[in-house]
Parts: sequence; C-alpha cells; structure tokens
Amino acid sequence: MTRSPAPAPVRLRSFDRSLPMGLLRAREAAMRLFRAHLARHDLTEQRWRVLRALTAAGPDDGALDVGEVAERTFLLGPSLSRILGDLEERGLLARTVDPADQRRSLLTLTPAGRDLVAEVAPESEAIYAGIEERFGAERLAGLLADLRDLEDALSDLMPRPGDPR
Amino acid sequence: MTRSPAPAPVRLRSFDRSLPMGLLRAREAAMRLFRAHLARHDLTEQRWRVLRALTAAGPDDGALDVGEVAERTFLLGPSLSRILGDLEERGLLARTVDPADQRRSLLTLTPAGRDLVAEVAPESEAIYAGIEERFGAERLAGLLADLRDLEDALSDLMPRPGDPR
DNA sequence: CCATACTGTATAACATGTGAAGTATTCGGG
DNA sequence: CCCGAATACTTCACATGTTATACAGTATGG
Repeated sequence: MTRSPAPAPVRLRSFDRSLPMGLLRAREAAMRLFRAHLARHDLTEQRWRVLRALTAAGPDDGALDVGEVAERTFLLGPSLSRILGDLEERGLLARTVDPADQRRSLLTLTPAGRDLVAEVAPESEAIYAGIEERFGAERLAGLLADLRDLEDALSDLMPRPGDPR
Repeated sequence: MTRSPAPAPVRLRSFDRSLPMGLLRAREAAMRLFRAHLARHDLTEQRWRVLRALTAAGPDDGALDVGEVAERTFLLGPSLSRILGDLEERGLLARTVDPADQRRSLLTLTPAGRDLVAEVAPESEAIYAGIEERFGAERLAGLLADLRDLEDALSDLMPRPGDPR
C-alpha cells in the first residue's frame, strides 16, 4: 500500500515579511511616541486629528462639514460622530447647521479649542522633529512618498468606495 | 492704539505629510484587499494572524504559549485572550495547560483549524502576489526594509516595555 | 519553609474600527 | 407639485485597541 501523499505543507509568508504587519508595527512604534503626550491633555490620537483638521481650516471662516473632516482625518462616520460629540461637550468645537443645506453640520473650533491646539502643537512638533533627526529627514520624506505610491497602487487594485480614481 | 500682535499662527504639519497618517492610510489600503476575502471565512485580520502564527509553529509539536503568540501576532493580551476564546469555541484551536508551568496555556491548531488555514491561505497569497506585481516585488522588499529600519529608530526614541534593545 | 515579589494570563472599562441600518433633508423626473 | 432616489449624518452591534487591575502559579531571599 503506497503512502498517502503528504499533505502539501501550507506555504505562508512569514509575518516579518508581510506588508500589513510591517505597516502596523511601524505605525505602532510611531504612535507610541505621541500617545503619552496627548494623554496628558486628555486627547487621543483621533481627537487630536480632528482638532488639527479644524485648525488647518483656519480661524477665519474655517468651517468644515463633517464629511470634509472625515476625509481629512481618515476617520469613519461612526467614530467621527462620537468624537465630535465629545469635543463639543468639552467646549472645544461648535456645531451649527449649514443654512444652505440643513443636512450638513458646520464645525468650528471654539477659542478654548484653539487654545488647546496652541498648547499641544509645540511638543507634538518637537516629537516629530526628533523622528526626523533620528531617521533622517530626507529618508523620511522618501518613505512617505513610497507610502503614497503604494497607497495609489493598492487603490487601483481595490478602489475605496467613493474614490474617483 | 496699536493693533494687538497677531496671534502666532499655529504651525502644524499638514496631514498628508505626517508619518502616522501615511502609515495608517497605506495599511488601510492594504487591508481593504484582504478584508472581504477573510470575512467570507468568518475571519478577521487578527484571527487570521493567530491561525497563521500557529501554522508557522508547525504541526509537529508546534505548541506556542500565549505570550509567544502575542509577540508574533503583535496583539495585546486582552485582544488575544478574546480571540483565543473565540477560536477555541469554534474548534479551531485547543488550549492545554503547560505541565511544566501551570500558568502557561499551550496552543495548537486542531485538524479543523489546519483545514481552514489550508483553505484560506492560497487566495490570501494570491492577493499578496497581486500587490507585488502591481507595486514591484523589489520595491516592496525595499519598502519593508525601510519600515523595519524606521521601527528600530523609533524604538530607540521610546523602547517598548520589555524590548531588550 | 514561608512571606514576598514576579510572571503569565484573564478580566474590566472605555475608545475606536467596521459594516449595516436608520433619519432627516435635498434633488430630480414625471 | 410630489414621490422616489440620493446625500449627510447618526445610531446600532459587534470586534479590537489601550490601559489598569485581578489572580493564580512560580521563583527567591531569609
């Protein structure tokens, strides 16, 4: 009786060489640098992203609607909804209904919100500067460019819903 | 009356040039490719990582304890605990107490677990091959190497607890 | 031995990620 | 006009991430 054929050993790329894991580990290492700093101001990474997006919109007429903030912060609707509720309760941002389209909420930072950003931003930028110094600013820029190219390539393989690519 | 000095405009790096966002977006683009595939087998990305780790340990004496799986899958204890409970309920893995140290659970895939891996792995690898083809295998390898260097550099700035670096 | 510190794992509590369904408003064709 | 489709958010339900805490088992110094 011939031996039954050995089951084909399952071939699987090792973790260390897998793209999603590499991206996850690098991001985790980066975020670890910021998390303690943000936590001291009762901010999570995501809330900080929202504050940043609204700051970038500018203090003058810098009202963004929820959809624009979602795009810029890369947050999904449900998370953003919760975060906006929290930031509004804390008096850091204000929501007003867009008079031209009552489905939209327009978001602006309050003075307290802007104060908080002004307080947190310097250390945040200092941490980032530390990363650039340690890894090399040019090399970092190259890596970011590669990441963007990768994102584009992957989006071709499976476009995000709503991505006009 | 002289105008009060304009408040220093808060200088913040634009999102698109920030490292954590770049890593997040790239990872999200990559995971989008795998998620639907895994969902068809009632697997999440994290559960799949656990199955892979146990597969890589080998069918023969491939028992890993929870801590080893946590390291290899890059999952934190609480998430891993929940996932192990689920996979055990589904009959995909078995937990046995390590006789040499009763604090440890030893984990092995059941035959059903190995079957599932054998079923899922080929398409998973095919998706990965598609990424390599689209982005370039060599370029991808270079990117992964850069990511690892970055991780090392960032770990120097803030070592993980327990990292002997 | 034994009290104590340490280690491996699990649980709790809260925030976010993800997909699906719900609500209010607007738009567009008949 | 008016009704159905589309849009902008929100809410729900469940899985994971993150931090702190609990707890059993093990090692260690006295």
